[in-house]
Amino acid sequence: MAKSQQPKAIFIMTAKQEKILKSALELFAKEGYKATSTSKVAKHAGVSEGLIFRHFTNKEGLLDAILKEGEEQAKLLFSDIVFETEPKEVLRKAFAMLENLQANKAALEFWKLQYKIKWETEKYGEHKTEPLELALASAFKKLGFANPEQEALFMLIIVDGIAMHYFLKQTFDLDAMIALLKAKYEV
Amino acid sequence: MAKSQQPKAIFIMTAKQEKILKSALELFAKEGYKATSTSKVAKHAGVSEGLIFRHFTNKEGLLDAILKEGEEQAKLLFSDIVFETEPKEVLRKAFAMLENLQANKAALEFWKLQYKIKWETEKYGEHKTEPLELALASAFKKLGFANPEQEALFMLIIVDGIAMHYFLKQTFDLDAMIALLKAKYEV
DNA sequence: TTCTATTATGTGAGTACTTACTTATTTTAT
DNA sequence: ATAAAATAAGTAAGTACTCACATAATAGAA
Repeated sequence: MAKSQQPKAIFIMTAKQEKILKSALELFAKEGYKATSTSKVAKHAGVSEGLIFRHFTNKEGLLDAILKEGEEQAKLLFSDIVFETEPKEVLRKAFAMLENLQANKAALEFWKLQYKIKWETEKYGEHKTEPLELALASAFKKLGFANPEQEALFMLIIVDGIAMHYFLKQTFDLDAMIALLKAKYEV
Repeated sequence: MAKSQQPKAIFIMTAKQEKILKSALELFAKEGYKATSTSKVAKHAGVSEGLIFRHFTNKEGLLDAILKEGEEQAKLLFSDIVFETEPKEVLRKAFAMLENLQANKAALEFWKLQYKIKWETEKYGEHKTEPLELALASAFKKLGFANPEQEALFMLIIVDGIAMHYFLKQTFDLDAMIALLKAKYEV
């Protein structure tokens, strides 16, 4: 097996390498991983197909690079919530995060891909949401909930349900649903 | 285009035809629609590949047949809830439905396929859950909720979130989560 | 019943095309 | 001058689907 060059590739990237990643993210999120061929990615990125394999070893390596890059984004996105100590503020910030996501096209594409990949590969990326879950559990504990860990999990379940409806249902009113959540949790 | 024979095929089915449907459901739910080739389905079902196309015209026709058969199942599953008039009993029956689903392997496979297909094809099958949503809205109205339609949608969102965690997370405790829901809705 | 004509069920070997991936070669940057 | 970036043209295996043919079931006439 050839040695992978991802570790440094994350930091030093050529223009074409970035184009490949961007095209792959867009196409994987739109059509799905399996349904998107490497030749389609190459055409969309305006590069030769061989270059994909030079930079990312194989199709899976391309996906891993996208997922890894997105993980950093997720950490950044959650960091504001995770380090908040005031419990009500944790919830407020979590809901605000959902609201703000709508405007960020790149982030939306990434999260949509996350869900698609989860269903396509059957591996739930628990590690990604774990710090968020802990922060929520801590907040619910401070607020006096009977079973804070379960309440935190329940909140993540709600978020996943909302994401599903948001991404797959054209008519879904995200702001209205967040308003309902705010009322329910009194924040 | 050749005339389709699905309409009557739903009622009169040969043994091999049923085997194809069963294998396809199993493989589509496990590996995904795109990732499952017709040759794999044929091998798994122990029939020639050509027979699939004789009976179901094409791969999409095979999927449609599965989805259509499952729709009948869904109607049957919901009927008990839809015709219930006592609001608390509607919620109780909805939660009971979730609990009972665990034991029904065939139904579980079908619902897992539903979610996979939703993410793969980006079409949310709203029509399937619509009667359930109406029944829930009616129940929430009787219970005096401020916005019963939105509460009903919220409940479906929770169910979808739960389904996602149940199907994709190996460690998910469904019964505990249903218990939490029962407590929250006081049923 | 038995023979026969007809239809429905089923197969196996093919089709053209796409797939992920490789390799030899050229272009570009240092 | 050398190494990295990029390409074009491959490859073998897989894809959905077709088609000529074989087998089984069924119905009507004798």
